[in-house]
Amino acid sequence: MDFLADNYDLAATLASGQAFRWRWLDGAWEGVVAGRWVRLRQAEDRIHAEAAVPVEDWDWLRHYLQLDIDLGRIFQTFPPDEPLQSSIRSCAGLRLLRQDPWECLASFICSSTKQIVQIQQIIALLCLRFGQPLPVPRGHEPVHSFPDFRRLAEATESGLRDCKLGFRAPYLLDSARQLRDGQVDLAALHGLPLEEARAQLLRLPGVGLKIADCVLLFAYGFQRAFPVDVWIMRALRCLYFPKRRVKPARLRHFSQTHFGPHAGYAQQYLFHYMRTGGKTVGNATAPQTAIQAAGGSS
DNA sequence: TACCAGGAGAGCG
DNA sequence: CGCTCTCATGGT
Repeated sequence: MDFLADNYDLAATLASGQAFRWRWLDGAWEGVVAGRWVRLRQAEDRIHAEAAVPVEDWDWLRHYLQLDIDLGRIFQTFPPDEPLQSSIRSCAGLRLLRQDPWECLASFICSSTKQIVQIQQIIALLCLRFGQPLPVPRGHEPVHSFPDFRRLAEATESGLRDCKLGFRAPYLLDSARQLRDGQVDLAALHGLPLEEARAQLLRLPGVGLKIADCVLLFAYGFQRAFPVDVWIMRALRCLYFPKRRVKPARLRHFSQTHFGPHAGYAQQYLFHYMRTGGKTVGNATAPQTAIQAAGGSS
């Protein structure tokens, strides 16, 4: 299947710390979407997709990749400040995915004080141990589904600790059990006001403001959700309040008022810009040295 | 060796 | 409320 994908940076999108199961193998991206193994290749303004079993309707992938959104219209809502515009120039084509709520929630419960590589390892172990084998191409190594919350609710804390979850193990386990027992209904959050949907997620153990906003943004598409982590904190300090002591509360207020109705998109561009050091743009006017001094390069 | 990683929760005053 | 401490694990 071929999709028209104008102004789409597949690599930046799949490797930007939103989703954690994509792997770069032999010049293509392999992952699992909606319970199906898929392999993606980008060529110019097209994305080629192949699955392990015949697919008649590809809407699930189109939706996941958010192929139909108008990125340019989102950019028009951004404030015209230099840091954000530089971020856009450094990785134009970066998109927000539309992930499965449970997988996204569980993934970010696993994410706290972990580097992205470590998060990927934890999730790979969870899938291997608790997921189910999926159809894959002949000769391909086994690939497992992301385990649903009913399956993880039946796990043990030590079983999860075997997957390197550490102190996050009881958080994930108890969250899975609360979902199984119907104390929170993830399917009911679609279309709720942002604050109400966030309040539901915050009831789950191991879910604070940052993780709740990640799920609201990456799974439900709440465009105003603005997860504030250490990278974004650095980005805001470094790019918007250099040489000033600003309290986290003020930075959070700034993030909620400055960036407009698609603030979550702005957040993702700043995050990517901060993590990559803005390297991909040739004529960057960005304070590269300031970014590196803030710890944004590794 | 010491420090840090896309945090959250509990315990303080 | 705002601050500090702890939590588990792997990498530099």
